[in-house]
Amino acid sequence: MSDGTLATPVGRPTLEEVARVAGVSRATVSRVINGSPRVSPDVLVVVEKAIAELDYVPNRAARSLVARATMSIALVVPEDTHRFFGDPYFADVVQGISDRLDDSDYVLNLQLTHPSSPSEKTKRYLLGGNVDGAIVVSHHSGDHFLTSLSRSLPVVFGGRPIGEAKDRDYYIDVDNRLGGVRGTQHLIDRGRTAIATITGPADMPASVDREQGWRDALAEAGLSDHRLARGDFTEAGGIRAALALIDEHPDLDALFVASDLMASGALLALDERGLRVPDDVAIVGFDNSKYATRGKVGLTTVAQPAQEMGVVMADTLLRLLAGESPPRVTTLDTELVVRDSS
Amino acid sequence: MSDGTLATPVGRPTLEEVARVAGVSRATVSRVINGSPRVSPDVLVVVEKAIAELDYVPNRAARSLVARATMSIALVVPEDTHRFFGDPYFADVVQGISDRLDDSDYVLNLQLTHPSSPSEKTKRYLLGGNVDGAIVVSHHSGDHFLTSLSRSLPVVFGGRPIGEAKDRDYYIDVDNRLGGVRGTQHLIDRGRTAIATITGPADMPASVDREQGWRDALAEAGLSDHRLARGDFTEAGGIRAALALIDEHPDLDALFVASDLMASGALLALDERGLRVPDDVAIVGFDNSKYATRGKVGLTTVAQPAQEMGVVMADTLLRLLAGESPPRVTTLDTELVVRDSS
DNA sequence: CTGAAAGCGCTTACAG
DNA sequence: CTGAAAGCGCTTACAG
Repeated sequence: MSDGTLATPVGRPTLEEVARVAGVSRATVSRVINGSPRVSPDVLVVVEKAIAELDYVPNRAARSLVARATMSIALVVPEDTHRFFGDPYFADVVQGISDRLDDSDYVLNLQLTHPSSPSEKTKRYLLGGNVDGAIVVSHHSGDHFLTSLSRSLPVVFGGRPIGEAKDRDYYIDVDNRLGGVRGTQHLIDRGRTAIATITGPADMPASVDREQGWRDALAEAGLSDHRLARGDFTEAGGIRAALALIDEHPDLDALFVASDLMASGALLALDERGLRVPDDVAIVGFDNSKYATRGKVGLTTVAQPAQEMGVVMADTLLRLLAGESPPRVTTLDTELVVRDSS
Repeated sequence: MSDGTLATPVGRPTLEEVARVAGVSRATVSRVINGSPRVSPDVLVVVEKAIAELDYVPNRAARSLVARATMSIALVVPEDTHRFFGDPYFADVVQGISDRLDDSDYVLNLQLTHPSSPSEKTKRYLLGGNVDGAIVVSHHSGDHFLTSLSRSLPVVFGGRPIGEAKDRDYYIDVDNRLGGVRGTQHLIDRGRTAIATITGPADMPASVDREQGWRDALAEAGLSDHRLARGDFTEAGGIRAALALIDEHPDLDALFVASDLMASGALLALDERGLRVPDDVAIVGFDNSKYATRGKVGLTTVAQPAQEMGVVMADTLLRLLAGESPPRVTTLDTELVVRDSS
């Protein structure tokens, strides 16, 4: 050893130290770490032993610097926090994303932002090379920034985005129109004729499409589609919308509601007005979340695979980042789950 | 210009380029970026102009590498995803954390893990120098890893952690025992005498302490504390616990419930059994979340400032990371909010 | 106040 | 298959 002072390694071990312990060069250790095939079996063993011995973990920053990749992806949530947290749909989606990412080297950066305008910090963060890609859930059409984000960064949307660039964006969705048809058709099959709907916000494709499905099914059956109230995908909104419908259309005998959470509110409202479910009013929800089974009467609902959607969102982004060409649009299936409410 | 080829800057601009445009050295630009006072006013102007012109943002990885700081903190959620998302308490806490972090240079890494045992990936991630600190919310006593995490990393807990190291940990909490006393005392003041409680999991300090407050208030009033059922901080658990209590103790005339979400379930259960609130059974919840106002009857509850707790959690960690000495324990106040249920 | 230079911990052609 | 060397984009003593 030419240098007398063998620095006591303080803090985390580096490649350098592993190399010294293993008696090889840094380059070789790096190859082992990265699973390069150009390493002889015996050297491999020695290096792996040294890595284990020192409990070596590569420095992320150093890696990022040379690889020009941050190995982190942003989860952008342009939504009121309580709505994000309050709807089990998002819990499933996030769980799915998290599950898929657990099998990768990427980590998830949570970016809560205001619905219509991301903060300057978020913008700089997303555009500043701090993440390799982004997943945007619950996108509203009003926002211009996120719509154009995909010009600078690989982006995957949860749900079809609105906007001029939509035929270029990657997104995961279900066929919401078909879901709307299925839910409504079920009510028609049950012999209902005065079928109202509670939709979601007009600036969200999921709302618009489910509503269209409702209209299509009614048209097909020769029924009227004038009984409509707009909710906001919250339970309170469901209550308000249902009360309005009951007052305006006392004749209604069925309700197709664009989310279980709103349907849960509708059940509360019907109960308050003394209307029986399904006897007086039959209901179909959407999601098949825990809200479908939390009340007294089990909710018939159009199930969508939220967790799987999360998995596919993450998977699509990962493939994009790996330079592959995943499908631009993935549409998963909905399924009618019949319970007591209709 | 000695070199004929002036490389076209592709990708993001670097310090080097800013320096060139401003006609100064990299070091000077770096000083401007970092707000060093050792920069002359005129140079400052020139450099800032160049930064704006190039829309320069410092490379995070390069910075981390030399600064030996990642500028990111982990939000560790050792909790079933649906419970985390389902309880508005967490929404508020996360909102608070996010708000406080927006004023800093730190970003939030979301780590969803299993309640009793974080994944290997999460462990390596937390211990591997990928974050500068961590905030742990909803900690259960069963977990050994997170309890000892503070030995390797600055950690702030949301709620008093259980475990041997508890007198060394940083945490933000409310006085849950006192909250329990306040809620229960209110029921006593209303003239109730057969006061039951629905508690949370036995492995969580918040549960244990609120239960103790209930006991203390009853003891003080000379009332019996044998009417108890354990919930799990979910609405479904509240329903089950309430039904059990009603069956076992038909004489009960009041209920102190350790969370609004469980109280919401209890209201459902009472309604199902045909018991009137507050006439037959008076109820007090805990949190003052949206669940306190979502049902037919407004819930009297012990309010805790969840969002502010989140802010203080982040603030405490930030101060720790800045080398300051924030208070080890911050206890915020609870407050009784009286509505219709008692 | 300012710049030249070293160094943070990696990866990756380039030789051999 | 393996190593020496350059370089990723910054910050920070060290001189001046």
